[in-house]
Amino acid sequence: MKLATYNVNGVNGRLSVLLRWLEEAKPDIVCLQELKAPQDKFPLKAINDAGYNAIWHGQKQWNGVAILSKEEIKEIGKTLPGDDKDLQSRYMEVLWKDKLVIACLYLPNGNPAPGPKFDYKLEWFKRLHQRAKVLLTFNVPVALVGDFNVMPTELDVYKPERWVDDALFRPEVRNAFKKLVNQGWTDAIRELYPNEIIYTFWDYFRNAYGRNAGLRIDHFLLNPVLKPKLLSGGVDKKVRGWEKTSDHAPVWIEIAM
DNA sequence: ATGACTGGTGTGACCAGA
Repeated sequence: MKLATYNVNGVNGRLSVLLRWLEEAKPDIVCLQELKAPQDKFPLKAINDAGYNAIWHGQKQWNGVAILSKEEIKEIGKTLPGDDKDLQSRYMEVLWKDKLVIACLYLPNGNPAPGPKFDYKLEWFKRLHQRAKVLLTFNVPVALVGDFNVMPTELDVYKPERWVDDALFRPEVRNAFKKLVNQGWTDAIRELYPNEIIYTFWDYFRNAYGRNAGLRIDHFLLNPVLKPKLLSGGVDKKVRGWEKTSDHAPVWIEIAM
């Protein structure tokens, strides 16, 4: 089974790229982030015609997450528990074929730091820690999937020294990611490639993709039940080179189930 | 050090992204 994540940066503006990639990569499940579309503007017909069911949580203008699946998915929830006043669409959970729990998340960017946006990011992280701890009590495979907006280590940044004060790389954020992983999660791509430089995002500015000036911020965290089922994974880097593309590339893993 | 792109909104330059 192939599970993928893709920050599309606008699901409608990106529809032709998304459909082309779905056709080529044939993932079984896809977690999408940054739909940038309200709930009623999700392109459901085109997604259905491509052979996928979908559950999504839209929002006007910004954010928005979705999970696409060739097979049956059931909604568990569409919000990250812990703050009823948080109305940003950044989180959802589904159950796939009654045997795999998938959380699709879009962690806040947090810039500029310090400031209220950075505080929101750290608060969101705390709530994710709490929810992840609950998910670890489930005796079934669980995956936390999406755009974490965190480069976990220096290996995940083209020039670490330029990012030390950035909300995606500040010590508080790297520590929050490490604390989450230390609950008992496995960073699947890093598990498969312990020492390789792997990026999932390249800025639109400064020919970042051409220079391979990238970041690794899209991740799969696997619980201990799912970890032994991990077979392979990678980044569909070429998609970042397509016309009208997102600034992220799709990332995927193969799981034995 | 700075700015450069891009999508969405809405029809002006903004906001936000990372």
